Amino acid sequence: MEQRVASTSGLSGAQSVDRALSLLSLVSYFGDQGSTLSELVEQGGLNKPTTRRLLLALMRSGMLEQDEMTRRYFLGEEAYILGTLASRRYGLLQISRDSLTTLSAKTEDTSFLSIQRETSSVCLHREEGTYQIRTHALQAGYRHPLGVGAGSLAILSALPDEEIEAILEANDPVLQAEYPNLGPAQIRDDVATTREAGFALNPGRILANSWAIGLAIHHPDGRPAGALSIAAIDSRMQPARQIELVALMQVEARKIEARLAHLQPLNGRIKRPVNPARLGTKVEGAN
Amino acid sequence: MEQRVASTSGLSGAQSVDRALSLLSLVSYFGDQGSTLSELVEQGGLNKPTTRRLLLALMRSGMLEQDEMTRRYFLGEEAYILGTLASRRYGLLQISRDSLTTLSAKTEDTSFLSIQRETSSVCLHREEGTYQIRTHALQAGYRHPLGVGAGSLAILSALPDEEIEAILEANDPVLQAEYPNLGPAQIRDDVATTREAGFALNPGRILANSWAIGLAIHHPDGRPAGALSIAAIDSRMQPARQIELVALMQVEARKIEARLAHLQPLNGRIKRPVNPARLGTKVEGAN
DNA sequence: TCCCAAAGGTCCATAATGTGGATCAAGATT
DNA sequence: AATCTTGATCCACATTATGGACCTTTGGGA
Repeated sequence: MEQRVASTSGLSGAQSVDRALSLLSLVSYFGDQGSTLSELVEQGGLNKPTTRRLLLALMRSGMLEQDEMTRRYFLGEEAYILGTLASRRYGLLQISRDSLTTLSAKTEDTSFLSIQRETSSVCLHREEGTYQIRTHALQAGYRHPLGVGAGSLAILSALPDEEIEAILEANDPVLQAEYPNLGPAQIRDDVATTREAGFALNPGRILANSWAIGLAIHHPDGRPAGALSIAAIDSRMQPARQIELVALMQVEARKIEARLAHLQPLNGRIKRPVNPARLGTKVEGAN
Repeated sequence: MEQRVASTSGLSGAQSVDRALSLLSLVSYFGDQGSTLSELVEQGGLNKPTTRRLLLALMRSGMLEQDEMTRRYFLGEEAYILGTLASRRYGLLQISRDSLTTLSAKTEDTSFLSIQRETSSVCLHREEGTYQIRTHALQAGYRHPLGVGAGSLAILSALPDEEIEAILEANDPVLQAEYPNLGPAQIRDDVATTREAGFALNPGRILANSWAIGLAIHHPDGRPAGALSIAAIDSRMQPARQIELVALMQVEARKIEARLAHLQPLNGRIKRPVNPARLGTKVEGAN
């Protein structure tokens, strides 16, 4: 191993814990379908024995489980328990569940709740609509770089400009590799349009004919807590209906924001050391 | 370090990951109030630098957060996200939320959902009642040895006899230390009574005048998935009312069991290596 | 205001721990 | 039957975690 991070302030170490938790997060991105060892080795940037050893440790604690038949790895019951206990402080989905149900009931289309996680957005929940044609581009657990997708763009647009730039820079490699049509310049444009219109529109950028509208949900201090979004085929997303949908979504977003204000003040400012080297973006050379 | 576990089947190791995740679980037991470094050092059985180093790693990944003012440690947002994603497979609380609301509304008393975690039961949710006198003996995150408390006893009673014995044995030290009135013999008696009556009764065993009734929720295969319970002061728990409450709870338990049956079959059998040395029960000698 | 106790936090020499190339095993595919 | 792919593991090597001793901050008490 070549470089040793400068150790901002003593007591670093526990690197295998960092690796293990990055792996855990990586598994979570695969959602319901789980992931194979090979996928994790490839995308996590760790070699096979190390990956496996960390997976075993995560399984010992119940954070992960492995299907005996398919050999796939899934989030485990301990992860569920911890999350449920943490939801006393971060219960965005609980708070938003009614709104998602309402939106999907009224519009017949599928609605989503997304949040920011590092430089990506993650779909926390997908509420099915009843309309017969539905897009399946977005599922719970799926991740997109911030700015890619309606909810994702709504969140990005709610961030301060300097953070947007930092995020776009960090995401540049991923964007080039996976979304060649969606460069930083395009996203900057989209942010401007979103801010002007007051809502985010994804006109089939990820999957043709799969359009979506996104609206940010704000913390009392103005920072985005997440985003609501509704997806449908393009014919159901013409300008007139866009306005209707946005109006419905605004009502729900206000409700959620009101409830959020009651959730947060459990504690003051929070401290969180930065993780210099998260997995996920394959790191060349290192290990 | 003296003994080295026999290594059931190659590729053990990643012990710091085990320790870190045990710490994480330990923090979760403190619920909303969070925990201090000293508490974690004492109860986790690790020394201060090690504890702190692991806490830093857990914070780097977002699983924990530290309040800058009080220096207390809490579950973090990443824990919430993972749990939310895992709830696609383990959504007992989501499934039970309506029932808890209903129970507390109809009875005016506080109701709880608990589940098994190792040899303890953990309270996943507390649904406040409206009645003016309420017990605060049980909060979300709190843990009791299985058999101690109404919900906890209901779960224990639903387990096969040999598991009950193993659990009672494992919990013996904790019982002696913290619940001197509740030895294995007493709990065995309580299990028999519970099985006969069809519900668990805690007649103020933990806190005087704080009574509770518990009812197990079963998986389709018969194993307990958790338990509902309702707590009130003794005057509201006389035999006549016990019967009323149990009837209400049975209705809700059936509903939850029906929904559970739809949740599980996402996958077949699951593999989970055992963790030979979880923290929490202070281990002498070993660091 | 000063002092002291208690708790949070960190240093660094020691030694235990994790690492990963090579290898085996078991299904799938041709 | 031979080959390929993926899961899983072995074990010599050296990077990494460990924890006693120490420093720092906070909050009483006199």
